[in-house]
Amino acid sequence: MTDRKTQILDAAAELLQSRSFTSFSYHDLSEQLGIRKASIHYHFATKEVLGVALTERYLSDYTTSLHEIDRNHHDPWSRFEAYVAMVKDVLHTRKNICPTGCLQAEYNVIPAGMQQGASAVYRLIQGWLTMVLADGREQGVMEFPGMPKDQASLIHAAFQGALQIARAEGPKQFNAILRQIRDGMKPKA
Amino acid sequence: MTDRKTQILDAAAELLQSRSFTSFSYHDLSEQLGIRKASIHYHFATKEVLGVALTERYLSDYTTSLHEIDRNHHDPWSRFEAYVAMVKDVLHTRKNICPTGCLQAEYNVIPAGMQQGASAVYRLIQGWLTMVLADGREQGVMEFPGMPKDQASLIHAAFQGALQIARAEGPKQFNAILRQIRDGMKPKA
DNA sequence: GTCTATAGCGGGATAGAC
DNA sequence: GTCTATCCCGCTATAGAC
Repeated sequence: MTDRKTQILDAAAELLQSRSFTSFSYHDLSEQLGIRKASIHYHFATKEVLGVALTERYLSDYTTSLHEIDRNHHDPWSRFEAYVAMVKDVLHTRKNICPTGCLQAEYNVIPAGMQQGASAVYRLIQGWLTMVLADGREQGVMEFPGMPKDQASLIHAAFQGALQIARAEGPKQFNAILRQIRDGMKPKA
Repeated sequence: MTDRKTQILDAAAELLQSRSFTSFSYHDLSEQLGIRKASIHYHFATKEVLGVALTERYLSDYTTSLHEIDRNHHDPWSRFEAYVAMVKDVLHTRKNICPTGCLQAEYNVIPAGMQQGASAVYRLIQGWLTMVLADGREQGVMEFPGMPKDQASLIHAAFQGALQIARAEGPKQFNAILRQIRDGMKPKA
């Protein structure tokens, strides 16, 4: 029996990633949870408070997940693939897009606290990818031009765009983009 | 003196790409144009009608622009760079994100007609990029793994994500991602 | 902690004068 | 073609009972 705040955040995350922050309401949450709107305001006084809590939880969840990957996988490629599995999960089991994509697409209309949260999540993932890629190149198992941090930005941008495209055009588009990224980094000779 | 419908569509496009479809209102348009909400309803009876007209105009504008590029540039790389210039213009002079990104991010909350329009715009650009890349590889001036259409999807996804990232994290992120794409396709030896 | 009830606002949309 | 005036609805948020 998870506590109410967690249930609300779970439902809000689902709605954010499927509809966008602006487009979901306390009414939607109340329907999904089977409690009244006023009860949700008890836990999160304003939608801004809810939104900021949501971005903070994304940050801590991603922090945990990436540490988990680091603990369970030790070579760069299997770390990369573990991350890919996380992204694919967003796509396949939930038909959603990634949180940073939602938040950046609405960047100019979300509260400042959420903007900062979105930025923190992006930098977390981008920083983690940078280290994986740096290791991969150092070990001679990954190839790419330029600096690892720029390649990390490329990969994040491509996955973020790919999830959005996949929702409109179907999952094959996502897999094609993933394949291009992966094959493009395989050592040539 | 452009006609009113065009002025309204111009303002709506600006608002769509800076705020999102859900987040702009007839009130916003009326302020920007200096006429009343009711007058806008005279030209576009409902927001859905306006939204569909907007996607149709994106489609015809992109069609024109891409034909223009084909007429003025004949080698694959200069066509690619002309397209990049268009994308950069969205970023720099308007601080916006690309239409397909906006529409796909809100895909589940926009009217069906807009979904179809968004899809048509995506397929237009992706198809055009596919031909540029196929030519580039055939002529031996571009290198990439897999099929041209999949590389085109990657490039579109990366640019779409990059514009969103740039709005939140600054334009350097966009340039870094662009450099990775470009350098990654330069022939190796 | 959840409820009913309602305030207050902003959104899309319409009627009818000019 | 544009205006004023207004309607209706859904949204965020609050008050107060249980």
